[in-house]
Amino acid sequence: MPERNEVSWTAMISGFFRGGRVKESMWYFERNPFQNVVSWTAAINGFVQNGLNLDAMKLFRRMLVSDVRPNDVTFTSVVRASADLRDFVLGMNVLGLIVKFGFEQNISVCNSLITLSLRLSEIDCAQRIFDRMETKDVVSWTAILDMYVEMGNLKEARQIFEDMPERNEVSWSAMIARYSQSGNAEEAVELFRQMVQDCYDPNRSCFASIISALANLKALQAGMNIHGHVTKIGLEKDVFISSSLIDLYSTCGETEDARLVFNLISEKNVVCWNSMVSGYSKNGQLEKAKEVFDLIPNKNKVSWNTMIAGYLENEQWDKVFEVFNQMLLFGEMPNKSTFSSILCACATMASLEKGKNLHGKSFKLGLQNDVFVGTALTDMYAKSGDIMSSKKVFSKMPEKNEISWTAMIQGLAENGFAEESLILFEEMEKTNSSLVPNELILSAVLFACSHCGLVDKGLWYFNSMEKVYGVKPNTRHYTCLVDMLSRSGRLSEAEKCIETMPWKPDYNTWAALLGGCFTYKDERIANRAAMKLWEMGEDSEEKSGGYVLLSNIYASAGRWVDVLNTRKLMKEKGLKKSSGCSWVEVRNQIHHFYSQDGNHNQSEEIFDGIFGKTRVDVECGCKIKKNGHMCMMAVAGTTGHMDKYKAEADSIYKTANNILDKSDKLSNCPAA
DNA sequence: GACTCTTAAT
Repeated sequence: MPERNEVSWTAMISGFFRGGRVKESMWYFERNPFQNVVSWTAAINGFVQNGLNLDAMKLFRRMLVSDVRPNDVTFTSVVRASADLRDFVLGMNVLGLIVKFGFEQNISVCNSLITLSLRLSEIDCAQRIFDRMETKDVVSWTAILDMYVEMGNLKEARQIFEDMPERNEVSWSAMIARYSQSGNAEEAVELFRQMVQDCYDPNRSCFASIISALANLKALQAGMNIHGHVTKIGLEKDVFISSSLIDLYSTCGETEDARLVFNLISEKNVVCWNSMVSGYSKNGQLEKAKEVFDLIPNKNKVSWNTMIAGYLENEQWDKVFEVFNQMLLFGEMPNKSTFSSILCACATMASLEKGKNLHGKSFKLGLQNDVFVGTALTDMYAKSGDIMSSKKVFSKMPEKNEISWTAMIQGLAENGFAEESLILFEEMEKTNSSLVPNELILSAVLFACSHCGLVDKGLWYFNSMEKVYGVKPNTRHYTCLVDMLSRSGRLSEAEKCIETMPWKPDYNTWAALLGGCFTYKDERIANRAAMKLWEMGEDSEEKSGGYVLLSNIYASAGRWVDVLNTRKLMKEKGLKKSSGCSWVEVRNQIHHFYSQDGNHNQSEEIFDGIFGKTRVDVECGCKIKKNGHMCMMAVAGTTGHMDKYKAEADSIYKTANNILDKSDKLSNCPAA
């Protein structure tokens, strides 16, 4: 039996810490007869490694009191603990001690101080420490490189990377990771190629990053090559790499391969569990996702958020709220991601009451200043028809990105404030030179032009898309344009526009034209548009709108034979008229209305309950029975937002009447 | 012993 000395005691301490066995570790620490700097530091660092930063600080205090002189390693650990605690005052106190004990020129200590400053967003401080260092090593350079990336300045970071006196795998890996995280997947791949060419050995972090970048690019084959290589060098069971691989395979639709990777991981952590849940839900396999989710031994926020996002993406809104409630019951605090998802569900359902409630909750949790939450709120209020609140939230947002602007611009346009929406767009252009209008904003702008009849302005925007904004018009933009021309009766122009499209128009584009033909009763163009829709013959249920529209046009012209033929064709193609659906929330319960089968089983009760109070509502009530979408009007009435709708009420009533007329005509049709 | 890594959201 070898003799136990100071070294073996310290080895016991750090060994147990490494295995996460804090109690055993401290048992040995307290009984160590040879307590010295090294054993103290081993224990402090052990706490830090296990995320127990407060305990680390407490132990550090005990160490100072017992007159043991800390060394550079101690300080590096303690600084990291303050960084992880995000505690600036603590960090500054530690800095005082560092100076007092004379370690302010120690490279490792300075490196960790730079990281500390970065975590606390003290950019100047980080820069000062870096500049004052007499000697710098790769770590210092990598840390400062990371600073520029954190500031969102990838260009500057790249410059530093190029200028660094020396590089190691970590610097390469950091640069690649950052490119990958900020959506520059191609650049990440390019850098990886260079790295391999320059004979650096990629480490596990690097593999994790590059696989993640390849997943973003949906580059399955390249990813599989890397997977092969990783397996060859025996890293295939690494959790980091495996999590990325799971993401890669499921993003490319190969959930079974993802599952194989998942099954191989010997020590699964939360992240890889979460990746698997996300993988299944990305591919619409919600049952499997839920199955895996239920098995996660130590769920964290991300697990819950992933499950919520899964249901959201697959439009199972009731489940979204169910899981959210379970999350709260479980005692997990929702964060910004949770709120942005759940508010998105409220927006889609136009569920104003729930949305308001969540607005309050997010405020309580201090999340109201987050871009994601603010944007989601703006969108939710706009989609629920409460445009005033939407504007209020938007104007109070301290930070806005292009998605926030898009939500507001689109929201105004959709709520009938198209002119204001265009003014806002112009304001954005003037005041935010850094925000480059993207294709989403531009399609919102075209939508606005289309809806306030500003055809020429719309045409101008469309024509300057590529020249001024450098955005190539996509099918959606063309559809907006066609819609705009069709709505204003410029049907032949609209038709010409479709014909000159650089690629094959999509179903919606023709449908937009057909819609215009219906309004302006142009049978000739309608016939041509219909023929095209015919030829495209897309046999999916949701694409049946065109046929319905066509049969309506025939119906309005009294061409019953054609109506019958259209319907027969739909039947042959197995198309069902997709039912329009609307819903209304009463006492926290969601009730659906389908325009096809007409009656909700409790319709009468609900109408009496909510619409019985005001005249306007009663008026709506009867129409709702035939057209579910009128519901929202009525809801606006009961929630006190009716006045905002008054201007539009007429046109909506007209539309509703049109629809009712159509269905009446159809039912008049002799053989229907 | 320090710097880098994987999952969720508008």
